[in-house]
Amino acid sequence: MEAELRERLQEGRPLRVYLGVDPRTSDLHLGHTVPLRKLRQFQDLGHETILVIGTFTALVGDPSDQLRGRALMSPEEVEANARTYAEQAFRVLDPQRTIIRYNAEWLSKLTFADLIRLASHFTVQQFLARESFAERLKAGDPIFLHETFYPLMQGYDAVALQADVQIGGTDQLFNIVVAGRKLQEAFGQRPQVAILLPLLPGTDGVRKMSKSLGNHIPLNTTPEDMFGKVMSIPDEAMPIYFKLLTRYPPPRIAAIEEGLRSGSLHPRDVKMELAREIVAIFFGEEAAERAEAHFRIVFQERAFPEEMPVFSLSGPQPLVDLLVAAGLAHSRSEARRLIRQGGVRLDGETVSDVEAMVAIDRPKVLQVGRRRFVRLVPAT
RNA sequence: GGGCGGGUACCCAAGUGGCCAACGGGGCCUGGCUGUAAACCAGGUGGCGGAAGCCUUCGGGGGUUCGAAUCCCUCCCCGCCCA
Repeated sequence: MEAELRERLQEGRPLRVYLGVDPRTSDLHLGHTVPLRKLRQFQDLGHETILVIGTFTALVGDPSDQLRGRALMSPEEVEANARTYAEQAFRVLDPQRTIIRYNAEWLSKLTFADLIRLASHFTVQQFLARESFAERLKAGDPIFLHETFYPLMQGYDAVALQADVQIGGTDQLFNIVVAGRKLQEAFGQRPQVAILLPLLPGTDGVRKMSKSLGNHIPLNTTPEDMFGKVMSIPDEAMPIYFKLLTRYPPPRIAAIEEGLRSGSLHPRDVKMELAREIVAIFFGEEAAERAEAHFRIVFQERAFPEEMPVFSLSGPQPLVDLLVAAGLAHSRSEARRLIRQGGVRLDGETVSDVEAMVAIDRPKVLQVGRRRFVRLVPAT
């Protein structure tokens, strides 16, 4: 594959490189930025770069990493997501040099006969051999027929675009290599080169970052939150985060790894450097500095952050009600639980009385757990 | 279309007339330890209530019973086997 890429690069023309994205999410996270930044590199080198928004494929949902089928999505939902997706992707890509295409453009025009022709290039066994399907088969979970269309559709994207290169995660091996290359050949095209990038693990350090697993670090958040979330990854995940997310050259990353191994670098300091670098990439140096300062204050010194939501309190109120009103507890029952467990503090003092009343004559800080704060101010 | 098995809280999963707001595990939350973490330890995890207690929940609807997640009828959904 590497040789094929070199060969094409030597042809001295801009290559047509594309990345397909799934608009079933509109909330991008750090995991999405890995292939996006690879695409950006091609942009910067002057190649023709296309971001394909899978408005049509999203109707089905990629079964690659699914242990269960996904519900079909409505066209309205898909369209709304597609818009915000592109918007967020431009935090990484250069809008001037990005061609956006929606695969409904060509996929929605295929006829049943076309579909039959596409499907004739694949065997059922090829699909069943895939891990995601094999496991479901073994577990007796449903595998819907339409899920097998997904690779066909994605493969046809490559045909429609006459792509030279397709970028994707390693979980896209089947879709890009098996389906895409094969179909291109069937249509008399030179098969595309696949660039498969390792998947970024989530904050648990193990499973692939994904919103539905709840281990993601969203792009649309505050610098402070991003910093804190990066700090919460396990130590073992640091090397891959450096490799996939930072601007550091490989030798510098190798030096850090060595430092961690030999103990000459403290894992905490390394992680803070990592967090700062990542936040700087998406928010700039200044914001990264602020985020780091915030982290030091709140988590290392256990002091109050400078900024926090403000809640204006009129007259004495039961603490339980206040916690709910201020959004620190979902229900009064939960508020009571938190108080009993010693998780509620007013100006740093733990409040253990479930029936406590709160009245203030000056601003005070109401805190739940380690990291959730609200500034109470007297209503005027 | 037929036979069998199944649908329980965020997920997995026990329960098969009262002792069930429902065992256990995961996740999540709080506290401890710590480098914010991971690992580990303790507690919590439907709602209302200060509490006693009350209310809603076990695929949907209807019924039997003093009483149902548990029994009956019916509908919907899933898996396996057969056609």
